Amino acid sequence: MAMNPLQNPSFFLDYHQFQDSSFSFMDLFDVSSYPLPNFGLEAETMASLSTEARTEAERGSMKATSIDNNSMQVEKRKKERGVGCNNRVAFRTKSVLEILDDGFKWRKYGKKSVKNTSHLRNYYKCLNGGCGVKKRVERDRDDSSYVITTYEGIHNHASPFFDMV
DNA sequence: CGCATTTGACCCGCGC
DNA sequence: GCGCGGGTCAAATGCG
Repeated sequence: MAMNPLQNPSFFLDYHQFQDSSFSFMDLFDVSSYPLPNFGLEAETMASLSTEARTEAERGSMKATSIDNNSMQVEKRKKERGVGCNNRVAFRTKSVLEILDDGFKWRKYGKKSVKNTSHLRNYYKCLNGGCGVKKRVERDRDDSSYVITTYEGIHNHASPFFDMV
C-alpha cells in the first residue's frame, strides 16, 4: 500500500494553500503513488505538483509564491502537450545533497548544464523492468540550497521503501 | 570481472 | 531552413 504523503512526518502539507488552486484533493492521492520523500532529512520539503511542474518551476512562476517552511504548494494544470506528459511531479526540497534516496533504484543516464546557470541537471531512469519512470534532479537557480526533483510517469510497481513500512 | 556512471555526441522539436 | 535548447544514447571509464 502506497504511503499517503500526509502520513509522512518528513513531508508537510498545508492544505490551506490549495484552496484557490484548481486541483482536487484526490490529486494528492494520485501523487501518493510517487516515491514521496523519505529523504532521510528533517529539512522542510516544498513541492510543486503540476503536469508541467518542470516548466513552471523553471520559469519561476510557481515557486514565486513564497510559502513558509513546512508547507507545500500544489498547483495543477490541465494543459498537456501531447506525448509523455502524463504525469509530472516536481518537488523542491531543501537539501545539500542531490542524491535523495526515495526508495527506488535509479540509473543516471544523462547530465546537462542548465541555460543561464552554472548548475547541472541530472537525468535518472527507474531501474525496474517495464517501469519507464524518469526523474530529473537539478538545483534551484536562485537558491542553491534547494534541490528540484521532478518525477515523470507512474511506477508500475511498489517502492521497496513502501514494502518496509 | 560486472556493472553503474560518465560524458560527449546525437537527435528532435521549436522558434526565428 | 537553420540554429538553439533540451533530452537521450552509448562507448569508455572507474569502482566495488
